[in-house]
Amino acid sequence: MSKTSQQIAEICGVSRGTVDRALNNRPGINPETKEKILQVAEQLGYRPHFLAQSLVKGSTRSIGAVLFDINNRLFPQLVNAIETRASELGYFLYLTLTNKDPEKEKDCLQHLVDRKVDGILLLSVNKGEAFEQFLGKLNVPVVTFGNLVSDGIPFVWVDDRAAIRDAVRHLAAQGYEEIIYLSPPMALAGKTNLYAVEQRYLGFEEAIAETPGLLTDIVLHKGYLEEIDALLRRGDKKKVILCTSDKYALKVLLHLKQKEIRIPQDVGLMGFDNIDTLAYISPALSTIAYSSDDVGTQAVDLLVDRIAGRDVPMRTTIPHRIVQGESI
Amino acid sequence: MSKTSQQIAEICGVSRGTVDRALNNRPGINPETKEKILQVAEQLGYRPHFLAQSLVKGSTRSIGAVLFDINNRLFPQLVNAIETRASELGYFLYLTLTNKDPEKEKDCLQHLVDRKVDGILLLSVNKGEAFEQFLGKLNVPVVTFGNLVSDGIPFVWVDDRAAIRDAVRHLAAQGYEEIIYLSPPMALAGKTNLYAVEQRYLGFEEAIAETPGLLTDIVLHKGYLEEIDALLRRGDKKKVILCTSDKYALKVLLHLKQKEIRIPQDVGLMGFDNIDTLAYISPALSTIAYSSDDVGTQAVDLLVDRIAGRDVPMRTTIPHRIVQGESI
DNA sequence: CTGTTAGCGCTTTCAC
DNA sequence: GTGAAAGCGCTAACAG
Repeated sequence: MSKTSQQIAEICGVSRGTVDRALNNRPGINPETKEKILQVAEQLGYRPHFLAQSLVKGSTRSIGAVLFDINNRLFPQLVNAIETRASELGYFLYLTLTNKDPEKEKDCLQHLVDRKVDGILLLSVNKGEAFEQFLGKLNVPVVTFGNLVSDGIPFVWVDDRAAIRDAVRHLAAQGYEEIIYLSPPMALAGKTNLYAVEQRYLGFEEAIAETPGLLTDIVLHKGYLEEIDALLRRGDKKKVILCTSDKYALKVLLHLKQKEIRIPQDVGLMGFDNIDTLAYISPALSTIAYSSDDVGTQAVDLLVDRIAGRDVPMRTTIPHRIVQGESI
Repeated sequence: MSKTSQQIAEICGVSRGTVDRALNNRPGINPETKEKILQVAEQLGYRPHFLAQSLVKGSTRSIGAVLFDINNRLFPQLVNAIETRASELGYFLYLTLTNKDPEKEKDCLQHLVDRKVDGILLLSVNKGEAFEQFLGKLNVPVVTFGNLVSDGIPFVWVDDRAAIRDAVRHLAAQGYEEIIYLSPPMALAGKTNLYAVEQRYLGFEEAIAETPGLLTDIVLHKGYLEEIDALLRRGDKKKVILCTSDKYALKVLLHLKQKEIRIPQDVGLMGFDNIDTLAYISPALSTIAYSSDDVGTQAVDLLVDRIAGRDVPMRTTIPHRIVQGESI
C-alpha cells in the first residue's frame, strides 16, 4: 500500500542510501539525482514511515499529558494551549486522563514511556518520595503544573499563597470584618496531592496573621452549604465568603440566591480561577484571574527545552490579578 | 538504558525466539525455560519496545482525534468520554486541534496517518467531494460526529432536525405565538461544514410548515442582539427566542437581564446542548439535552469495530430530550 | 558523489 | 522444544 524508500531507489536506479540523502537533504549528492529522486517521491506520494524512523532515531516528537479533573473548567483552555504550542513546535500530543486515581496515573505515565514519548506534562494526584523515585526511573523529562511533586521537577503555576494573601488584603481594604474561608477539597488533605489547595490555605493563614482585627471562619468539608447558613446567621460583622475555586463560589452563589440572601449587600463572595462560565453569571463574581493559556504554553516550552537538554528553571510563576466584580 | 529481549536471551542462555515465545505466551516452549525467562524479564524490568513491536505488527493501538472548537462547552465531556473509552479498550489517544482551519484539519489527518494510528475520530470543518477523496486516500478507518462528511463514513450524532421540530412543537404547545429563531453560525453557510447547524435550520422550517398560525423571525447573523431588541419591540404576540446553542442563549440571557426584560414573563428563551454551565444560571434555561458522553463513547466503539474489520452502521443517533427549565 | 553494510528491537518462519 | 535467519522501513558509518 504505502511506498517505501526502497521502491523509490529501485525506480530511480539508485540505492536507499542515496534516496535518504535526497529526502533528508543531506550533503554529498548530485543535484540532478536528488532532483529526480524528490520528483519520484513526490509523485509516488511517498511518506516516511514514522515508526521505522523513530525506532532508529530514538525520538518520536511526541509528548504525553497526564491530567486529572476534566471537570475543572480550566481543562479546555489548558488542553488547548498545550496542544497548540506542542503542535507549533512540531510535537504530537498523547492525552491521558487519570480521573484522580493515583494508580491509573502511574499506569498512564508508564505507558507513555513505553511509547517512547520525548517528554511528559503532569498534573498529578500522586506525591511523596516513592512517587518521585518512580518518576525518576521513568527516565524521561517531566514538567509539572498545578500540583508540585518535587523541587527537582520543573513546575509551572500561579503563586497561590500570594494570590490568597492579596485577596484577603483586598477584602479587608473593602471593609469586610469577617472572612469565611471555603475550601472543601482540603478535606482530602494527606490522601492525595493537594499542593495548590494547601498553598492557598497557607496564604490565608499568613494573611490573617498580619491582619489582627479580622474575624475568620474556616470551612473545609462537604457540608459547607449548611455551615455557611449557620455562620451567616451568627453575629453582625460585615461578612464575605472567600472560595478557593470558582466552582464552589458558583455553588454558594446559587444557594444564596435560593435563600434570597443578597450579594454583596448581605454577604460578599469571591472565587478563584476566573473560569469562563463567569461571563454568564450575575452578579459578576469577583475572583482571582490568571492565564491558563500561559500555564499550558510555558509548560510545553519548558518541556521542549528539557527534551533538548537545555537547563530550565524549577519554578515558573504565572502572574495573577484580582478581578473586581459586583459580588464584593 | 532500557532492556532488550536480546539481553534476556543472553542471560538465560537461550535465543530471542525462545524469549519471544515466553513473553507472548506462545506454544512450543518448555514450561521451565518459560518460567525462568519471565522471572528474568520481570526482575530486569523489561518492557517491550513499542516502536519495534508496532513496526513489525503494523498496528499501534492508537487512535487520533481531530477536533475543532475547544470553546464549545461540549469539548471537555467529549474528550473525556473519548479518552476514557479508548483507554478501556487499550487504545491511546492522539489529540489534535484544528481551530476551524480546514487546511490545518487536513494536516492533522495526514500527520496522524503518518504516525500509523489505527483509526481517526473526526469533527470536521471540511466537506465536499475533494475532501471525501482526501479521506479515502488516507486509507484508515474514520468515524465522524457533529458534522456529517459523507454518507459513506460512520456518523454519530443527535437527530438535530427532529430535536428542533420537537422544540418548536413544545413551544407552540406552551402557548407561544411567535418564535425568534437564532442561529448566528448560519452566516457562514457554504464556507465551512455546518451540517449540524443546517440540520437544525431544516428542522425549524419543517416545524413551522406544520404549524400554520405561528409567527417566525429568523436571525442568522452577528448583530443578533440589536435585532432581537428590535423584534421584541414589535407586535404583542407571546414571543420566545429559540437558540441553536446554549452559548448564544446565554449571551441573549445576559443581554436581556441588562435591559431588564424579564424571562419568561416578557419573552421566553430556549437553548440547545444542555452545557454544564447551565447548572449555575438563573432562571434555569430550557434546552435540548443529549449525552455527549454517549457521542464520544459510541464513536470510539464504532471506530474500534471498524479497525477490527467489523461492519458498523453509517448512522448512530443519540437520543435527545427537552429539558424544561424556568425560561419558557 | 554513490553503494554497501550494519544495525534499531521485535516477530515469525523454517529447520533441527 | 529451541535456534537461526529474514525482515519491518529507515538511518548512518564506511568504503569506494
